[in-house]
Amino acid sequence: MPASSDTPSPTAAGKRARRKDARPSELLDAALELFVEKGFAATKVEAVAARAGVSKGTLFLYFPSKADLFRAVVQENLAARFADWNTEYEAMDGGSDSAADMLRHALQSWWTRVGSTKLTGLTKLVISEAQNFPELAACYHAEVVQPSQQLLRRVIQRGIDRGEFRPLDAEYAVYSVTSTILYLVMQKHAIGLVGPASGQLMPERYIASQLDIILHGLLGPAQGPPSRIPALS
Amino acid sequence: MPASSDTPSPTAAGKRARRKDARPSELLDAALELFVEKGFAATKVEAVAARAGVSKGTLFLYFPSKADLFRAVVQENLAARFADWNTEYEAMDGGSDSAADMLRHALQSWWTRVGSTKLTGLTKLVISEAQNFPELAACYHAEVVQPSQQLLRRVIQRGIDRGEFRPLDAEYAVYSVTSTILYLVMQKHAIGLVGPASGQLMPERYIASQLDIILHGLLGPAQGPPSRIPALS
Amino acid sequence: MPASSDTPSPTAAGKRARRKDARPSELLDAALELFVEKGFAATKVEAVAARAGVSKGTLFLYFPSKADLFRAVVQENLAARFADWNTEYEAMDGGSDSAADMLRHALQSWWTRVGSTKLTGLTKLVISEAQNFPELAACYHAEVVQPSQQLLRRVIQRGIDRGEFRPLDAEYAVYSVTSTILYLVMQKHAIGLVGPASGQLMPERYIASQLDIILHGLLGPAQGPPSRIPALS
Amino acid sequence: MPASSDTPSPTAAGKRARRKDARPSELLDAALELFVEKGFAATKVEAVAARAGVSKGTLFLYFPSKADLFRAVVQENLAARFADWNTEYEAMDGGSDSAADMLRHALQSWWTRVGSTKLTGLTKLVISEAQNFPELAACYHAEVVQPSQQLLRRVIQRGIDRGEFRPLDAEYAVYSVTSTILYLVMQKHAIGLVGPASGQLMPERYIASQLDIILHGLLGPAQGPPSRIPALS
DNA sequence: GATGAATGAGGCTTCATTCAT
DNA sequence: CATGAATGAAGCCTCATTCAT
Repeated sequence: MPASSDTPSPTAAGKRARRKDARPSELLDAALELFVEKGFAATKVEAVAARAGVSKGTLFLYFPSKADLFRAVVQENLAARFADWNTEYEAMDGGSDSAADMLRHALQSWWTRVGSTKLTGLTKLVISEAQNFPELAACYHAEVVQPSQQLLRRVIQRGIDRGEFRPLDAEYAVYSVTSTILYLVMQKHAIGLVGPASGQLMPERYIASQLDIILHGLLGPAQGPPSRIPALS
Repeated sequence: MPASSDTPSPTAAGKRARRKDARPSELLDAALELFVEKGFAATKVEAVAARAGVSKGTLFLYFPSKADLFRAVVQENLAARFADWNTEYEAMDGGSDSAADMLRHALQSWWTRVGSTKLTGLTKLVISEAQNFPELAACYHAEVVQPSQQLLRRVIQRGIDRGEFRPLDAEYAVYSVTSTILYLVMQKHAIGLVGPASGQLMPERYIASQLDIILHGLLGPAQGPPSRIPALS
Repeated sequence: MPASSDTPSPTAAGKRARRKDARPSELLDAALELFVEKGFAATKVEAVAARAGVSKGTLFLYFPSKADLFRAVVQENLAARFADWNTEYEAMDGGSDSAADMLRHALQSWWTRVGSTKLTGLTKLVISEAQNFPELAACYHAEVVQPSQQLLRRVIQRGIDRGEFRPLDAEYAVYSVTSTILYLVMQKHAIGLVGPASGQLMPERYIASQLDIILHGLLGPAQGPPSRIPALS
Repeated sequence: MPASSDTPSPTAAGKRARRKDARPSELLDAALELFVEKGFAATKVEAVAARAGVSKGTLFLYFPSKADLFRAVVQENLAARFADWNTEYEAMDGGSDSAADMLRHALQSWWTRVGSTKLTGLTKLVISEAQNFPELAACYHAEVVQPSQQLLRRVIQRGIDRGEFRPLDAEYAVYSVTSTILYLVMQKHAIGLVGPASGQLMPERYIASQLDIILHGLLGPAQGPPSRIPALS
């Protein structure tokens, strides 16, 4: 099988190429971490490069400026989540679960897929730098926040329509979920950094508690105590 | 010898002195606004001085460095709130209201005294810069967050003990209130800046909705519908 | 005369202020020299600042960028020459001298007012950087070159009309003068820098020689030998 | 064993070799153009390589540094002209033409062989970068400028000696020709770049005009109008 | 040889801080 | 005290040069 000839071996030629392909995402990962940790302004491009294991100059081969790196960090991770959200969206909307189960599932799957991962940093980042990068905040809002809220709103409305939930301000009721999520994100990346390890908020317990209260709060008063409310696995 | 000497007229001296005393707080106000608007790093000391109507040099007469100015901004406003919180604290603890009324009152008075004022910026600020100023975050946590949470926790516990509230995770139930507040703060200073004026969150309606859900969520299932839940004035 | 009171003495308050007023032109002078010596790219802003006796940062108090400094250097000196040119223009146009005398006077006064001064650097500069700063080249052309050429063209045309000069290509004849000037400028700032001090071009002799040839070249063949041709000073 | 080995086919090898030999001059051509267009500092080696159709790294196989590339550009083109100049030199010196014809011929042949070609860029380049590359300027002066001027000087002197030309400053009279050439070069590469296409200097007409004036200026007053002065074409 | 990814010294620019007036 | 001109350390970014493939 003398297939190999004067063409450089794929492995040899490839090592550099593979590095090259990997570089952008290595840099984006490093950048996400540092931007989340220190904020945009306090993060030095040299530190991002160092964390990605390359030199300052290399970063500029892939991103024309620090601000563009920042934008790429957001957009890249946005794209990554987008697919997930759509999947989730359809899975949930089409199901035949009760509205309560759907909300419970929404929060729990958010925790599994996002809340417990590094991706929460993205949310914190976008919020922290919203003033300095309004386009990104707008983009994030349009592509992540709005769709999610619409979905939740529909679920809640359906719950009301079916009589599962009390008649209430469906439009604003979503903020129960939204604020629950935001608090957890900020806890993880900002608030929770103060204080001793003891007394740290336990995410699962937090989510269980919030779900418990929210669902009790939404359910119609006549409703018997829903069997599975306290569960979170 | 009419006004001929080289000492400024008493009136002028007086005006100066009065202004002089006011300088620090004028600077602190200006700094609070700008730090909230743009973040610590993106705020130029010259801009703070300009907004306070003095020159760059003057700022450094009162604050030895930009970081110290930042610390002063936080501590000053912290102190300002401290008195209030203590008052509130006692007023609430000593009353004979129902636990639900106390929670309702807590949120509503937070809105009146803090949420609807410039002071929310402080919270946003401390959270945004928590990584870069951990002492401040710790201080804020110890002096503002912890006491409030303790108070709320006690109220909730009392509600449970009295049978007003369902038996639930009293320690974590406070986060219903905490997250409600945090969301409103971030909405005001970060999230809400994106998108058109329409679709903006209406604070009173938001608070009413959250209170409605939280209180419903906390109340014992047997409990008749509490009379004043939807109200917020 | 107790005119002095609590206002700071003009001398004291003024020293800084006077410096401040002087800074821009000190910097412009330093910049002109260095840009002429080394070109735009090879000149470091720090070197300009140092030659002006200030630090790097100070330069940026007066000029927003290196390119703007460059533009200011050109425009400033352009303005300076503008007045001169207009004066010259009128003095010459209105006179009753022979066309030959006018040309002779034009070249000689150019030498006195510009050629023998640091201002020649401006011409060299504009030409050297014409590609990188086309706006400036255009501006220089419109404000300095065009007017001068128009004036010279008119003088030559008048000489032809009056029969002083041979009938010739009046439009292109001006380049005799233009090229004479350009060569002297480039000699001074570029060509002349090579070679030993001996063998350096002597400006007055050069101008006399060129004038001699040009005027002989323009005068009508019938014309008797003009009396003052060889003179220069 | 037909072409199976890992050595490229002889044809391929030959093509490569031929290309390889051409590389340096392709790079020198590209470099000349770009250095003339943008100046030394503003020219990026990558742009030179790209215009020559090779990669950045390849350029450094042939030239150890950017400055060396620049030197090679000058020296290479210098060498190219050197032969020409010597030919010209002898052809002219030995002839039996009138001095006026020789000057006319000198300028016209300069235009044909140099002025109308890309080689003028070399002159512009050397002058523009004379300060930063004094060795090159010196070299150019010694090898191109000096010989030419000496030749022209001798022609003029002969014209004077023979009574064709007026008695005049033979040493400085050459600058009539020199400045004429320089102006055309700078016009082509710097001055002429400003302004609309209309109003551009027409080289032939320019040369004719200058020759007309110069020769009239040099000829003895008694001399009848030389028959062929206006011709160029 | 040829490539182009990687490097890092160096330049421009910002801005907190100082200090003469 | 107040001012604001001056400073210079520090950060972003460019680009000539190197070197593994």
